[in-house]
Amino acid sequence: MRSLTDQQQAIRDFIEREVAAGRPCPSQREIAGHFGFASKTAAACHVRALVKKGVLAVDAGKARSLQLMSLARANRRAAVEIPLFGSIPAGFGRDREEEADECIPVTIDSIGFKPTRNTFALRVSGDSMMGKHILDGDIVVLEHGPEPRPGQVVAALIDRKSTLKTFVVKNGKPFLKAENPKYPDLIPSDELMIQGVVRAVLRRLEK
Amino acid sequence: MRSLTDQQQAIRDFIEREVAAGRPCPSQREIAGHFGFASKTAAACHVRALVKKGVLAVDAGKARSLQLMSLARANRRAAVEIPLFGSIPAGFGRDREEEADECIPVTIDSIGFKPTRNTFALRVSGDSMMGKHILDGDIVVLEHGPEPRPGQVVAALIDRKSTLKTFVVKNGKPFLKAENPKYPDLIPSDELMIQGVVRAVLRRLEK
DNA sequence: GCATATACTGTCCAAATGGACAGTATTACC
DNA sequence: GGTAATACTGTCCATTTGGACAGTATATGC
Repeated sequence: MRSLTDQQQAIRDFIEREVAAGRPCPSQREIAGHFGFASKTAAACHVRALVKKGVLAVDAGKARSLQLMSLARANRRAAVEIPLFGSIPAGFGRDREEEADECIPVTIDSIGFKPTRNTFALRVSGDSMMGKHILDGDIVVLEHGPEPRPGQVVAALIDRKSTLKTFVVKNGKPFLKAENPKYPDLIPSDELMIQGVVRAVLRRLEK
Repeated sequence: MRSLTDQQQAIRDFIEREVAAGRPCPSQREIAGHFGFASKTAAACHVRALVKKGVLAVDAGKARSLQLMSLARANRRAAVEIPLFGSIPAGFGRDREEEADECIPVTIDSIGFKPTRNTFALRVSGDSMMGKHILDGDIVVLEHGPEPRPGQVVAALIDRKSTLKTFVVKNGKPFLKAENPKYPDLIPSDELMIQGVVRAVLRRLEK
């Protein structure tokens, strides 16, 4: 009962394709025309069935107001804007988007989780994380808040600049360590503020 | 002349917000209502101006058929599905999407260019490109077709499996080389088929 | 057998909608 | 001073559109 018939699925897909292609939502008569129905009532009837089954929503009376309710798909595909910083300023706070250099749209599939208000991105400068295969120019996506686990890469505030370090535990004490033989520092982590844990890396290569 | 007036910008933004929120494209009267115009002609007039300036497109006569022409913005934000392969089969061809394991939505901003039909993704297995900081499990986005330039990473078909190699030129001859000291092979590139040039790297880290 | 869902054709209508036209006022530009 | 673009109000109209209703036919489940 809840599953769609072939015809209903075809009509749902048709609407999805049209909207995805940037074209206006089809009218009942356009749907009928596309499927070769002589009467637009057939299309209206299928639309009613799809609404009843929760697949579509309609603004009653409004022309071309069909909306796909398949939020699962819609949300997976939707690009969410997350703020991208060159460097995180000291007061990490509320109006992050306004302080941000720009925003990058990221999809759940490309970073593996659903971005929240605590998700942000950082453009990496310097090669301090080359040992972890994170390079100058890469964009790292971070989450603010969670406790880092040993081995994870974090952004920490050092000298009013955010820097990427690996979170390690030694003799039961937490430290931050740069993954580059040139800077073999080991800093006690409670001396600085951890701004976020790296969750994904995006790299664009030269054309 | 080409730049928008404040009012025109406001109307353009209103349309964008409504559509982005998943609501049906506003009608002329709804636009007028939202901005407090007593006459819907005012809205129609602005819409006409926006069309003239190339910001909007309309399907003449169709209700709610406004489409934002700001392809720059629209496309930058839109997630485009590109096929993701575990490994590319020998006959690289037509129905790539059907052969693909799955599709990943990618935005232009996250990979730096607009995906075409020749864009595809590959899940990296093995550590043959660790020297280029591309790790096991990473997803690489490739373009099929263009001549690789020296130093670029390419996917090549070796033993019916696609493998990542660096494209190098030595004594005027093109070779493919693995970026891992364990496999220091140098293969003449004309002996195998290059399937694509790596344009971006996506890496998801453990939570 | 009967109710129900599907899958249509066909018709009528009121509301929604876009388009055209007439008119007013302001500002900018030449 | 004149032309053009902007920024509206107001009206009329043909078309588009969704909704309701009547009717036919088939398959499914109770």
